[in-house]
Amino acid sequence: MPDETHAPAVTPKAAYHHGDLRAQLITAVRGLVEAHGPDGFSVAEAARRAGVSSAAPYKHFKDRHEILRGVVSEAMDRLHAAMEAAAAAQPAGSLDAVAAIGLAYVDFARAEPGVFRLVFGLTEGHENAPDLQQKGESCLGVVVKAVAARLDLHPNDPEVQRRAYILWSFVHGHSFLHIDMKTKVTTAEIDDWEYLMEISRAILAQAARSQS
Amino acid sequence: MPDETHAPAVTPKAAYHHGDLRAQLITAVRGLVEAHGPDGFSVAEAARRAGVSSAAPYKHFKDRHEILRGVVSEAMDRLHAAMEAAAAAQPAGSLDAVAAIGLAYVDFARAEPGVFRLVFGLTEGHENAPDLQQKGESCLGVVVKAVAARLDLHPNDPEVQRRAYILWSFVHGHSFLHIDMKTKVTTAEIDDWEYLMEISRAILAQAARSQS
DNA sequence: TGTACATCAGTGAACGCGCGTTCACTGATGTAC
DNA sequence: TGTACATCAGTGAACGCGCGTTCACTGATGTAC
Repeated sequence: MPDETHAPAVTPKAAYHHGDLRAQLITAVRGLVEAHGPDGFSVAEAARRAGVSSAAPYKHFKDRHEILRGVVSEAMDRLHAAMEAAAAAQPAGSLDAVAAIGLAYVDFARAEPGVFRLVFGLTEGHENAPDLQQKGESCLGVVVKAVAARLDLHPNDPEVQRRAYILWSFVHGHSFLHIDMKTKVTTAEIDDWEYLMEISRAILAQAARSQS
Repeated sequence: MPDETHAPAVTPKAAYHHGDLRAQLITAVRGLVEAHGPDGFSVAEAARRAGVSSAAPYKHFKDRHEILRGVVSEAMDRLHAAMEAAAAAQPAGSLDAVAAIGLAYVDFARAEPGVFRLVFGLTEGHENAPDLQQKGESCLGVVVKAVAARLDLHPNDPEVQRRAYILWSFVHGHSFLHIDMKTKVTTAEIDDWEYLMEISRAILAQAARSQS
């Protein structure tokens, strides 16, 4: 039971009838998405990577869309956890906490650009998935929480929501631009931490001013 | 000759041997990308939409990747033109000019989410296309120009480059978030113009301060 | 203006391929008594 | 502890499909004289 749950590597033969195929398939698809882009994935190839027949995945997923949704769901869990952890490592209510969440986000995008694109680019089958939508919102929730703590306001305060969304937009855009044109950005190289601190300061200072 | 160049609609029979198939194919692919997402496109279906045989496209494009690159190139031209036009419609050096460029960007994403995603998500075949990379940089160039005018600095000034990139990141992220979760964003609804003005002011004010 | 010819932009048939999915099956596992 | 049986998670063969691309072809267009 202990080694069945976290499925660390794709160990084909040991998996027979041991219940970790679902996790292994998701791992395999992750690899495919990184290697060949968000749509460069096939059920057949994923099964091959997991060392099972091409029919086996259908014992765990209804169809290919459900597999993709599984990958996205798992990725969002990891992203959420990374953001929470980053915030927790900084003093509560600090600007550093806000910047750290942003850095965790950018780091995720940089580490798994394919999956990152998949998470935010899933067009078909995404609509009927309220659980994914909710996970997305709970990621935003981490930012909201940190901003509220920083501004000493209630998370439901519209000003907090607004600032959190602005910060998220920026970090999101920076992440995408970074992975899209990884080569050069024309501009001088950027130190993410300084960068995020500066932005957070600018956005939250503006908030403090308009609130006084 | 007049109606051959701009190829307004897909008029199948009239196209024989009149030289506008290339443009018609790009139009068809645009439609497909909007309808079925960036990867929901096939040469065969595009040819069908343009009213020609499935072999005809190969008289104008080397392979499917080249068609996609053609679509992206055309889209970037339009995006660039829209940004320029938006800036030109505002007083030179004004904050409004900066915000207007951002609004043009967001509007483009909203009008053609599929193509927008394609432009920034093209992973394979994108590397060997310096012309596309250059077009991307010239889009950033529009922002840089407006920011330089606003701050009364030279476009090559690192501070200008930096602020322009920050603004671009924000607008880019806002665009993506907007088309991804078009339904609701948890936060209250946003008026783009006010929003962009506010952000531009915050970012450029911060620049002015750190420069003094 | 007329004719001969090269070129150009299409056709349509054909190919091999990999995919998604189904199906009847089989052997391992878990459970009731 | 042993046996009978239901269930579970795989197999592997097969299917139909649409795709990307090639090929020999054909009829329209442009051009030289």
